[in-house]
Amino acid sequence: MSTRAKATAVRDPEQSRARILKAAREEFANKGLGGARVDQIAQSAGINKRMLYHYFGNKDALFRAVLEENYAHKRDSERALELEKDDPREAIRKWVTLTWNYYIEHPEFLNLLNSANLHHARHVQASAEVKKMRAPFVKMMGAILEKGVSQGVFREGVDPVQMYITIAGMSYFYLSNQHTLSAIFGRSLLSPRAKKERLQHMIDVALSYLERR
Amino acid sequence: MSTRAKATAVRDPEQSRARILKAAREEFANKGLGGARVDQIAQSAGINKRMLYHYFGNKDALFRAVLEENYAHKRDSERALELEKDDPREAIRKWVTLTWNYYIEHPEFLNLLNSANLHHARHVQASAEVKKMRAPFVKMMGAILEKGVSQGVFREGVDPVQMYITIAGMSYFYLSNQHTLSAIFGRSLLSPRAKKERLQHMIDVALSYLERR
DNA sequence: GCTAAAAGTAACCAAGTAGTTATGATGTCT
DNA sequence: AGACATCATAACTACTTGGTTACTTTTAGC
Repeated sequence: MSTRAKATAVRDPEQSRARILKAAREEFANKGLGGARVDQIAQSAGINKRMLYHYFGNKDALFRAVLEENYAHKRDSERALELEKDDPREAIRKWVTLTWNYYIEHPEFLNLLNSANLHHARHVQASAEVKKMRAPFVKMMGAILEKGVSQGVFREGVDPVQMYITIAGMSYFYLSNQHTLSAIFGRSLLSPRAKKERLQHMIDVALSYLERR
Repeated sequence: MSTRAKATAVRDPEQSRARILKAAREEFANKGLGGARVDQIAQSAGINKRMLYHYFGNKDALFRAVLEENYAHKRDSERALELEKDDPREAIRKWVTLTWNYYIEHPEFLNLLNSANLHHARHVQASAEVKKMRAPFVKMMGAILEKGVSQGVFREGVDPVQMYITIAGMSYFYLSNQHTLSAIFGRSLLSPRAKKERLQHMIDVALSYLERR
């Protein structure tokens, strides 16, 4: 047995860190920052609470670490699309679809963002990691819109930030508020059919607005 | 001094109830359901904690009462518009504007809804009060869309619920996530100019989608 | 193999935390 | 005027909670 393998079995700081982060993500997402319990996180991670404080300092810093990890993950998934190369209309379709699918596949992300905003994003403001995301976001959407304008298919003067927020908002609200909406409207919002219809609706809305008439 | 006035000064159950609700709304909105403290609510309301339990039972029931009060308030403000009588395009403009203004003027409502959804809307499910809101919502939006179709100005086959959620979501996400968005995009989202531009953008999006081309 | 730093554990603590008990003050009904 | 429900207060309790202390074990560099 190699030294490395033995070490991994008995003591493994990286794995401990990762397990704490994973447990924290679940706890924060399920209960909110205020409702989350450090003891519960430690127990779920299968580590001693002391180690949690050793690695992350305190509850707030742990929450910040979870947020940063999730933002980085989302940024990477958006970068991977390389939408600038596509036909502008197709790029918008892909962007809407990616946004939707990302939220569907990572529902914790929505709740974490809600908690971050409840606390006026003070966990994000200090984060250089999060600020690094600005340029790629605006640049990519800006490039799609410009290409659409120069090809004569999109209207002029659309603000990339407005468009980004509108596309995100249509998915976000539907999913983040699914429980109250479902109670009010009395219908399932997450059946395969409902999901398909919602995605098509959002694509229609985005393209109807952007396309020159 | 009348008996009534004297009674009001010394003991006033209705006012006590109202003060508890107001304090609870603020506390729940600012800290979330998990972060809110019953002691703090009692102190802000200027009443003894025992009375809070006397009137509302427990923390969860108090949260439910706050939610119901806010839903009823929002429903009343939407009803007051009487949009069915307007020109369909004008009705959509007014609806988008009302939704936007309501969220701007009642930021607590956004946070309360987020908390309710974090807890899978279990506070809403039991509420007959909230369920009563379904019909008016869908009916009003449905009437506007139908009128637009029959006048030949709106496209056919638009689902009122999808449209309702899209209009709400464009405002909701922008405002509810303003702190993280502002940190990422590095610009103020609530300056008078930013607010004006956002409202215009949302109206353009909604009408571009609905109008027959 | 020796040593210092890093990784780990159990038990602890002071400050809260939702909810209650015991008791009294006030208004209402007859 | 007396009975009774309602409105109100202070003190309390059983239990959590984020964070710490004191101490042991493992690992890596020499």
